[in-house]
Amino acid sequence: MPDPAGALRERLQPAFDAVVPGSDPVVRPSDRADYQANGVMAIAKSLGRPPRELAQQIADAADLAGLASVEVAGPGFLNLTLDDAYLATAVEVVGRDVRLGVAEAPERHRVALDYSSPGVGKELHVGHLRGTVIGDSLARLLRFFGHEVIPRNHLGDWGTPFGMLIEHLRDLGVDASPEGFSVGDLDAFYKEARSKFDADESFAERSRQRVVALQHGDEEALTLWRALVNESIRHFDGVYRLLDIRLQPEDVAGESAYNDQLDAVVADLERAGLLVESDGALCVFPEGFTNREGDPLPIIVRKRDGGYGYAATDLAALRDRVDRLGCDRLYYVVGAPQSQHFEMVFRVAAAAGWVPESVVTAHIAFGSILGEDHKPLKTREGETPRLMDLLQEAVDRAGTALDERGAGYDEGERAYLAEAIGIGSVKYADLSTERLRDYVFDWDRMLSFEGDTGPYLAYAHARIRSIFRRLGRDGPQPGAAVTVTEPQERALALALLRFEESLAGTLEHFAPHRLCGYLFGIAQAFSSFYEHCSVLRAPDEVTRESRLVLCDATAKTLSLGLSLLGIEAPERM
RNA sequence: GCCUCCGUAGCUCAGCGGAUAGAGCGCCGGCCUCCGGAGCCGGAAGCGCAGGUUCGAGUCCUGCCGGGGGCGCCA
Repeated sequence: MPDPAGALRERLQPAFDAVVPGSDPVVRPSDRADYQANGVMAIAKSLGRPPRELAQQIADAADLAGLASVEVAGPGFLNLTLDDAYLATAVEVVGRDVRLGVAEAPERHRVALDYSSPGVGKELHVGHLRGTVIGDSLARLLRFFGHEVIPRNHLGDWGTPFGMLIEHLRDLGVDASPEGFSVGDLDAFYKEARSKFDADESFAERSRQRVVALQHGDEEALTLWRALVNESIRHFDGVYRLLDIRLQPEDVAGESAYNDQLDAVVADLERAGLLVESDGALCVFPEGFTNREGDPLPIIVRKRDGGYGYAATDLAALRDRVDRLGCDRLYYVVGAPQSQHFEMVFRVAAAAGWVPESVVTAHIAFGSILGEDHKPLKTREGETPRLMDLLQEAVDRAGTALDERGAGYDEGERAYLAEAIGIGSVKYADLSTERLRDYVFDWDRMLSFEGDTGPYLAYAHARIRSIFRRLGRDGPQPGAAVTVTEPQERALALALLRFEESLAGTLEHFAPHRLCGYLFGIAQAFSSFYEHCSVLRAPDEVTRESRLVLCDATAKTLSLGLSLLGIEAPERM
């Protein structure tokens, strides 16, 4: 039980229960002590008792022996200071554990995690970065806590544009056999098709008919469509590999995958009495949504032309994730602009009876990436940058930054580090900003070895590892005892013990930036410790081994923490 | 027009209803003949505005101002 906040809460609870059963001690990190319990004032108010007096009563009643000391402060806070011996022992325990003392969740969930979800026929661009990176980090965190994650890469592979893409392929007489097929530059191909669609009415008409044919199972259309999908997936995989994203081809569950379930969706909605025909389309009007004119806003399940749109596939996918996959958590890592859409989908799904009490749905929304002008990021040519180009530039810039540091890496190591640092920089910059907020993309800042950046954390880790290399060992002596006497040792030990607390908060709020902030704090605490407390030149052997345990636990925390963000921490750099 | 997100230091960002609002970069002043300068220690500088709820509000509610996004057959 090394989590200090949890331990304190547990030990305080009986004293709080004795006054008001079930009252929350409200244990929080404090800058006046290690932690503070804020819960006294609220119950003092409800009882009409003087808060300081009540605080003292609870402080006297609480059994904190071997854990912490307590003192009443201010209007009725309980300031809690952990015993040095507790800190020392807890760090020893944590440092020996591969999970660094973090327990798995008591309740395991099967989670459908919808993320990345690009559109087939186009390349990934910067707009896909956040959802992909945040989703992947959440997948790692969920798995770390013991949950079963079923990633759902909900490809846009069934919509209107496919008519024109297929038609364009036919015009070119493309060989659709797996070996022969390649459109090379996907974006250029898409643009060609698009401009033909806009310029040539007969082509546009053919395209529209081709979509209908596709959705009705036309063999030729399907063959070309499959070739297009496969080509796109090949491209996506390349980007995912470079990004070290764990999405696999088997995680693909595009819109097309639900085609044969759409009729059942309609039937369900019909049965629930939700379906209304409006302007020839089949709609559901969930309560509380209105359009510009103040009229009820529909979810269009089936379009006037008989085709199904994304609302229908989203509903089918949701239903599938509960019914067939047996998921009890449905998370959607999708950009903030779609929040209303998901609110409506969740509302309709609940009304249709597809979402049992035990199932939780959540839209994990995120903001967009802005250029230095605070407008959506564009290339010099005014286009949305391709993700592959952006990542390649990150690797190139990281390589240059490494050269400037003049460490003389050999060719292979330089390439490995440039990729690890470059990709890590981009991911960290993305993950370290609060999800819902738009953030400004700045190469110089994210690639700096100073400040709150990916390279800084990676470097901190590598430096610690170098201590052990210098020593000719891989870690501290097994069973070495920790003592915390210097304030910097104490501060570092306390920070290390907050790892579990940090991870829990990160997952509770789906907020990787919390973990980023925590890891940066660890690196800072270590830096201060390292400045003030000699390790290799410690005054005596016992102190040295104790400090080595702190070093080791720090390196492990950084490494594991970064890995949960999907960022590599090299042994040396 | 309605809905929604955002508005915190010069800049980029933290801040789970609690005490004196933090960090990074930049700026100013010290320290370190140092285990790879990722320096270390200190300083100046800020909650868009107005009400309300609360023992306590950057945080919750209402209104306003400013910015982004969404609002029927695209995804």
